[in-house]
Amino acid sequence: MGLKERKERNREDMRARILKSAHKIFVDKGFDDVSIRNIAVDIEYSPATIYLYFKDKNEIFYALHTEAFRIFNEYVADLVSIKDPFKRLVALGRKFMAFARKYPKYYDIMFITMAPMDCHLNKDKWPEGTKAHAFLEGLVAECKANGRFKKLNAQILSLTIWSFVHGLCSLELQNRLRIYPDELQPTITRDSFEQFVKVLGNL
Amino acid sequence: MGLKERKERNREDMRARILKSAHKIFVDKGFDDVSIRNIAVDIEYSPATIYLYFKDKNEIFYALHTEAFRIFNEYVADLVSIKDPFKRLVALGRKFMAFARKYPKYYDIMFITMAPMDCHLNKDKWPEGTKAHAFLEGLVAECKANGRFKKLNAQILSLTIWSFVHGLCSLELQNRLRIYPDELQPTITRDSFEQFVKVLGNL
DNA sequence: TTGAAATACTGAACACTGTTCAGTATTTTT
DNA sequence: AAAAATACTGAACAGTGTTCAGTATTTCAA
Repeated sequence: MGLKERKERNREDMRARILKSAHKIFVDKGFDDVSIRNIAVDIEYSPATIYLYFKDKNEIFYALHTEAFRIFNEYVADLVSIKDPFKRLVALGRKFMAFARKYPKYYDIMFITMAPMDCHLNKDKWPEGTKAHAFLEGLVAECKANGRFKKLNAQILSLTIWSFVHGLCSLELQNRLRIYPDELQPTITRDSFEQFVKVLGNL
Repeated sequence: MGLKERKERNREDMRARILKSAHKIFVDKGFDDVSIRNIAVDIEYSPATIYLYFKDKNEIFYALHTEAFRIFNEYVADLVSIKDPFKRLVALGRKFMAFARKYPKYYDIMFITMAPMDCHLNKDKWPEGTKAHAFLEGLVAECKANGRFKKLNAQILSLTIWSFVHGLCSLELQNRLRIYPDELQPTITRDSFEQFVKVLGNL
């Protein structure tokens, strides 16, 4: 291993240590507690040191955002066992909603918070989102191949489905479904999803 | 006018002055610049004074949030002229999306930002949201009375529609639609909306 | 008229935040 | 031994929300 490579390794080690700490604080204490100073205390370096390895705080948020997508992909990995594409599509929607509820903080940084997006506006768009959306689009295309959604464009329908499910999750997580009476709260989200699935099933 | 009432008036005057200033900064400079200290400079009082009229910053955000709904209601007021309920429903969706694009900061505080919600979790739920949603629900119910959406529950369909349109706006405003190539960017949101309307029209 | 009470307001502090940069050790290279 | 490169940090800058003791000013009863 050459000198340059060893330096790179050390650099990456340090970046990894910072990210690990950021992730720990993010999960344990929440988004707002992920501060440069808290990370600095945790890794036992001065705050200024962090700026030798990351441009700014958003670059760290972007890394957390990428990590959240990795966890999401892991979470939905077992869907491949479902043969029928439409059933797989519905199961993906269900898993998506379950993920949003189980890991609201990850969901927030994936789809709601602006911070991570500022980081790579001028880079290659948004690779994590592109990949996840391609998966959805592939599923819709498979459904079309099976004779479903005949009159609809797969790419656009994918966005429609994504928008609906995200809208539902987003409204719930951002406390905007509190307009409904308490007795409806536990079922209303699921009811809306099932209704959407029913309509989708007849297209 | 009694003494107590006059005091109340003065109190309300001061609250109004603070809110007016907050709103001005919010519109001119953006959400992040609405700080207690900036408001204080603008109204030419000390920061501490603001705490004599508002519990905390969130109470001010809640007031901005309410104001944003007032502006939204004004924005969609001319829909009443549309006779056919389904056409009115579609027009509402279109206006909703146009509003989100024209006033992204208002939209953010209405449906995305958490801050204003913290303020009245234990009060009467969320009156602005309830009212706006009731309007939507009324429209869907009218459509049902006209023979549409026969197999669907009006309340749940309302949530489905809201979720979809909000999801679309939210993904766009939070820069999550950058997964699409540049040439699709201007049309993709509209295409998805039109597709949704087309499906809705056949139910 | 005088003294007490109520009112309106603020300076300064507390505990935070992200970020920058001059300066300091330490190690490596010449 | 001197020079250069590396790794790191203390301290500061400019900002944030929030609290509270203290200060004028006005009101009001004795």
